[in-house]
Amino acid sequence: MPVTLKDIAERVGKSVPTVSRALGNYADISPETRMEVQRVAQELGYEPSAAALNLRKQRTGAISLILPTHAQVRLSDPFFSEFLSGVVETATAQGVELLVSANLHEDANAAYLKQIRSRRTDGFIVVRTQRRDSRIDLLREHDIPAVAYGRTENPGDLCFVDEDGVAGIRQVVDHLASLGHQRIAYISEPTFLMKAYHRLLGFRQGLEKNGLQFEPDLYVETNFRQRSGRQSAAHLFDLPDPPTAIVAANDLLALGAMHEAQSRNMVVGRDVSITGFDDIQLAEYAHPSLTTVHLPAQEFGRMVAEMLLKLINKQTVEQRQIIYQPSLIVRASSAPAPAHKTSAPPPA
Amino acid sequence: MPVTLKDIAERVGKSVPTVSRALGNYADISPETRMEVQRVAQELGYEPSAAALNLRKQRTGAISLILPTHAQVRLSDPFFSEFLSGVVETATAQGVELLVSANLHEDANAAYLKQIRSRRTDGFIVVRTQRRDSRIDLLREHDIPAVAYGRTENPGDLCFVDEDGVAGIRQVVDHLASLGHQRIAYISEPTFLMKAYHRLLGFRQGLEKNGLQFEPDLYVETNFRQRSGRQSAAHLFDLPDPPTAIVAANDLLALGAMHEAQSRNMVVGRDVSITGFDDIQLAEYAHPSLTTVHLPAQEFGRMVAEMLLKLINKQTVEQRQIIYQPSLIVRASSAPAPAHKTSAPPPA
DNA sequence: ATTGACATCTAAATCGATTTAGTTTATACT
DNA sequence: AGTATAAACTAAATCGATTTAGATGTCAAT
Repeated sequence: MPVTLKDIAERVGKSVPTVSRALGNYADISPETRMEVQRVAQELGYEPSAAALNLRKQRTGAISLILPTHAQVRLSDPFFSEFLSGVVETATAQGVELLVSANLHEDANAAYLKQIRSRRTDGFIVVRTQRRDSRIDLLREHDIPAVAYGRTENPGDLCFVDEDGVAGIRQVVDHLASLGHQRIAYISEPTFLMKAYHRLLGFRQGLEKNGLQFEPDLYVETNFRQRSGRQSAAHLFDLPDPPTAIVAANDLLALGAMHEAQSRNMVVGRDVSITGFDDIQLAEYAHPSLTTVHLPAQEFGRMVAEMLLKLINKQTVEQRQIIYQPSLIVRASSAPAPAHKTSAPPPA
Repeated sequence: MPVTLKDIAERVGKSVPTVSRALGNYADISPETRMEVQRVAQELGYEPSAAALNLRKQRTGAISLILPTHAQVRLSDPFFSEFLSGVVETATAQGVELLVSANLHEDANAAYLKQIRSRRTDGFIVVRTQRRDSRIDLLREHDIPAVAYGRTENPGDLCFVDEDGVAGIRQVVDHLASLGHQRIAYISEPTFLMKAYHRLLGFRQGLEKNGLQFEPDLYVETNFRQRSGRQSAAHLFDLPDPPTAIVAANDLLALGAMHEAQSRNMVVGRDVSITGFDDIQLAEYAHPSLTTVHLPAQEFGRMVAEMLLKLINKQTVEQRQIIYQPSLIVRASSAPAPAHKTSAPPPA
């Protein structure tokens, strides 16, 4: 049986409120009583009932993260699980629980609404923001503390942590262009997602800056997984005039594309250059190692969690909107464009 | 402001208990009242307060999973995050929350004890079981429902889901032996972990069965990560008489070992064979694709969660101990032993 | 008219804490 | 002696549900 204040009260011969106040170090408790109560509490291994506290304080001591199910998002995405580990660590370090659930409904907001109404959580971490994200509207309506990983185009001053995806991909394109690539393909994540939209934007800006044209043929929009990366790459390689470089919107897509190239006996980093985004742990260990844009996933998780906890505790959040400037990591999967393959310009 | 029973009671002009009973479909409520109450509840978007329910019912509607911190276990382990996604899905589908936290204390049991005492959870999922696991003892002492992923050597009939690691690695060794390998190295996870112990056991049994000797030189015990796999492989390749095959206790170690081999310009699947265990998503997409032992990680997560929920709901658990028989997936990273490298037997 | 049976409903207790508003006792001050 | 003040404690209310034990009213049977 768990230990309650009543148990302690009986043991020390005082009332329940006295015990409560003694444990709370209130001034109107005599030193002797305080000591005795604390000693007994320790001895019995007293820990306050979370449920009673929640009810009384209207505070759950928990934050919530609901996994979106749209577009085959999976917890097992290596980037996301790094992010999550940052969240978990921070929450635990601050004595707060993390509720993780999935949204199995069609309605993306059903899970949120249920948690809000049943008052299970003190705040939300929103991941995979969409350009127009109804979850944000819902949370704002109910005035629930929330921090997003990723921006939205919703009105209002959302708290978020994000990376500058536009700048990230622009660096990739600069890099490839400087290696002489002219036919650069892009494999995109679904662009209703804010970050996919930014990355695509970066790609187009990068092309333009380097005097290259955006060619619809060299653009594929798909989802997140390796399999999709592979299929998209297959499509690109089958074009009459295939690209010499493929920019993938994330590392998993890039690894899938690499796999396809290799299964065609192409040497990645010689016959074709392939780049990713995120710099997941496996990017460095891929063969060849993957040129990508580094994001501190775990750190993002920490930052988001910390911001949310401040919001909940009504502390001032000095920076409500953080945009991280990522940097390019050049590894072996990108190399100069093969000379013989260059399609248009050389007057040969 | 959240909606309470009181709000509904005022609206329909009945008492709080009546509303409660109407929503609970009790028989002593007139059909008209029942209908009216349910209509109003629907209209106001009533959802019972989780805290009030917890307190009254002594049930939290949540299960808990505490990440162990020993031996650099990380949430971001791809196998583990697949497992976790199975847990999350099952919990959510059954209307139960999942609490995820980390154990940041030195004392592995501190986090458990705190959750038990504060009655935050209805039960635990225990991962990364150790041969002798004090967490299991603690949970048994407190009589808290718990299901482990992995066995222990603790006394008592623990509920668990596990794979037959011994049989899994034996298949790997059989496979390599049949390819002519005689110098087979093993990179182990820390063997205080039950599963690492089983896999090592399988390795030794496999050697014996194939008439090979266990050579301490060809054995490295390390932790879980790619980096360790790489370092261990470096050590093995630097031996005067290096192995022709490396069996890694998991896929990440194998990918690290592959990376080291490749950085020495060895061709994996020709100059050396390397195998993994777990069959994480990336194993298939590695280059060369990785020979490994398949485990249905997500399915394990589902099974564990389902078993735990049955335990909590006092339903009969038909199978309290499940040991899955894994099977070998042969891919490109394993191949016949290079003829010239064979060390002892050929009478050349 | 009285009794019993039934249908509906509600007062009060409960879960385990905290907080508000007192109460009691001792001490100090005039 | 009478009053004010402070110290140390507690009764009662509260958070939002559920449950137990009754209360009330209606109707039928005697």
